[in-house]
Amino acid sequence: MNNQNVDDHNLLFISQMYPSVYTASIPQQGESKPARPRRRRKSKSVAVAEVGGEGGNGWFRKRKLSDEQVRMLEMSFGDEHKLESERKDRLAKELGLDPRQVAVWFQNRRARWKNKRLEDEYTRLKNAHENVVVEKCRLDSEVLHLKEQLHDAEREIQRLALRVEGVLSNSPISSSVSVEANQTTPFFGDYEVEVGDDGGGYENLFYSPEYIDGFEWMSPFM
DNA sequence: TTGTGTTTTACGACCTCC
DNA sequence: GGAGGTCGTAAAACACAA
Repeated sequence: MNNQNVDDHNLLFISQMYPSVYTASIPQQGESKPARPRRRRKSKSVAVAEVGGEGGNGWFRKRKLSDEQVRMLEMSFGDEHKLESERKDRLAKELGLDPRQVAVWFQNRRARWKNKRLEDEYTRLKNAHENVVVEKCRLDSEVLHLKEQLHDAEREIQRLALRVEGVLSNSPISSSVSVEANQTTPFFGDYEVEVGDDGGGYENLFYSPEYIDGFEWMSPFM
């Protein structure tokens, strides 16, 4: 252990044995309370205080709490985040700290806890947002695909309508039927059309339930 | 060793509640 | 009005890269 460590160890011991001396020895800033100054700027002397009144034997710095003290405080904080004065006094006594130190530790611990909670909440919302963006991309691409399908279908409908128009205007249905009756006619492009001998002709084609299904909107082309 | 960023301890100002 | 809370900050303590 070097000199610095010995010093630190002694200071730690003193500060923990005499917490009231420790806190009381800190000079009070601002002799008289200024009228609502929002912030004060502390000089180093606030945290570096002389021990003992007259001819104090050393300089005394702000000390970290020991691991054991922190462990006990953490346990207590785990039980309850708020600190009633009875519990504060009891903890202070058990840990050899000033009640003010315990209170300050809880204040700071609550602040850290709140920050952590905000951080977690931020992470959660960020992930949720990312998921929503991904889902939006997926839906956008699906919309695009469906639009393409719709466009193709519309073109096919137009093509079919033109064919039907041509057939109806160029040849009387009766003669067409008589000539081509009982033949399988690849008349509608990819769609094979069966023309029966019942005289129904092509005009019946679009009325058959199979063809009408989903194509009700074709009626303007008939 | 030193510069720099982070964490911990402590405090003042202000707010709320009883 | 006092006790105890939050908030914002200072400064010591600490960690760590260069």
